[in-house]
Amino acid sequence: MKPDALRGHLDALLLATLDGRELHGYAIIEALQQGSGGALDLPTGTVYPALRRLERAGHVVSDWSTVGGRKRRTYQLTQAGQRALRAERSAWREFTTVIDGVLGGDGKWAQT
Amino acid sequence: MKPDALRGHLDALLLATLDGRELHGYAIIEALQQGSGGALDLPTGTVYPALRRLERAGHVVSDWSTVGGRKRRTYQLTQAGQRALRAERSAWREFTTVIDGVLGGDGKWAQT
DNA sequence: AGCTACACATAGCGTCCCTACCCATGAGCG
DNA sequence: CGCTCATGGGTAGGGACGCTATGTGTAGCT
Repeated sequence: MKPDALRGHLDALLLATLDGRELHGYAIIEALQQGSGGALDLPTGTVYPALRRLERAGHVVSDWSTVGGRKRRTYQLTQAGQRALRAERSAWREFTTVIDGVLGGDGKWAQT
Repeated sequence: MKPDALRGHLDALLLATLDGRELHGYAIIEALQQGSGGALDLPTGTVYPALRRLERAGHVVSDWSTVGGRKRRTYQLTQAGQRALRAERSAWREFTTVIDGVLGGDGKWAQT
């Protein structure tokens, strides 16, 4: 899968990963790896800036904690973040519906 | 739908629109509008450069024709373009499967 | 002492779509 | 005739955003 395909959908992935639990950045990356069956292997340079964007946008808040001498920044969704997640999910559904339709939802090419 | 969501999937849309027929740029835009139920309204500044990219990549070829005194550039898929289209469709399926899995398309999250 | 895993972070780059324009022709209208 | 609109193609410049590469520091193992 070409990595650029994620453009515009990364926020949704991060919000969904944080839905119902709090995780630190590193754990988010691992959760996405597992949740995607290994298909998503996001580099830290992608995830950390994205989390800061989400924090700036008010969709997540972070808390520092120290575990085993290592500092972790743990993120959790805000109310606005949950709203954003719902919006992202709905936008995703609409998006896939539209693209599926154009790519041939009507069976015009279905069996080649 | 936020327009940026298309990023990385525009080529697939254009190739799919040209699948089995030849169209000129303007007609492609209209075909996408109709094929998407009005959801996709791509500006010419998006479509024309994209078509030139596809031509440079060898996925489409263009022919000039004159209809009613107006010059049209008509595009059609090449063999490589059809191959690319198949690849795009398969990449799209994989992509949606992965994202759906994370976003919880299967009801895993459905009722929180 | 050196290496690996954990954990966070920034800088710079390239891609790619968008906004905003520009050009040309033909038809309809005043 | 001159204006505007629809049709049709095109470029320029910018901004958003994910990626690559790199840097920092701790802990634990050998």
